[in-house]
Amino acid sequence: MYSSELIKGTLKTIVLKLLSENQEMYGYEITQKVKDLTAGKIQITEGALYPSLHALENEGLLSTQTMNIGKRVRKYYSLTKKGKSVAQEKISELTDFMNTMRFLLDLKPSAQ
Amino acid sequence: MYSSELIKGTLKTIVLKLLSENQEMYGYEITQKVKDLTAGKIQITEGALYPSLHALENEGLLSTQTMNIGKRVRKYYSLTKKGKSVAQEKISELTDFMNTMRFLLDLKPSAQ
DNA sequence: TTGACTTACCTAAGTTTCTTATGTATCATT
DNA sequence: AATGATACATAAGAAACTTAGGTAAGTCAA
Repeated sequence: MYSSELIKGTLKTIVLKLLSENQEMYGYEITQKVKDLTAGKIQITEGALYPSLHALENEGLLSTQTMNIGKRVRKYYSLTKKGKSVAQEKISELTDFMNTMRFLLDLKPSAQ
Repeated sequence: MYSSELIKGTLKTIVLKLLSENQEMYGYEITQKVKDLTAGKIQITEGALYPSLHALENEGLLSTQTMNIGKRVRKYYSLTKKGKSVAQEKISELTDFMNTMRFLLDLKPSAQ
């Protein structure tokens, strides 16, 4: 597990990325998918995810569809048109940021 | 400029990395160095940096040395022994995290 | 010489975003 | 029948910033 500060700020982008590859997903599925894909190194808590999903919906980036599975309810999220475009922006911003950070971290000692 | 959420959580590691390459630096110098190295894409504000430097000092990772430049005072920070070891840990954790994030962001659509 | 900008330190209130804790309920397995 | 997984949700508190402000010295052009 990474220390939690690192993950801060990347959650919404991760969600948007997953939804841009999967058409529709429900909350719990997202937590499991991220856990699987990262071999448990990134674990999204429900306390962080659900409020974040609601915020993305309020911003008009996600739409929801409720499905009944037996007697339980599942809430599927998918990207709106606006969500698709914002997703691409956020993904390239984060990719760019990762490259910048990698550059910083790879610096060699300066001559002094 | 990257949206500020992204930078959250990476500040201390950036500081530790710069100090592990430069022996000693003062606060303002750190802000300028990061700005230069990232072509202005990452700009550390003083409101974020100074409290962070104080925290690192309180944790025993940094030591300070005050220098008089004319009538002004400059506060140089350098890594303690503990700071050097923590710096290496934080740097490799962040590098690892970047690789994991890159993997997530590079995922192709799953077959459905 | 004064006004604007840069250098250089600092703190504090407010915001955002998460963690931690809790609640509810269904379903599967032992 | 109990445990663990599935699946949703909220709310109080913590952490790490942003924004805004304060102080003061040095530099440079008009």
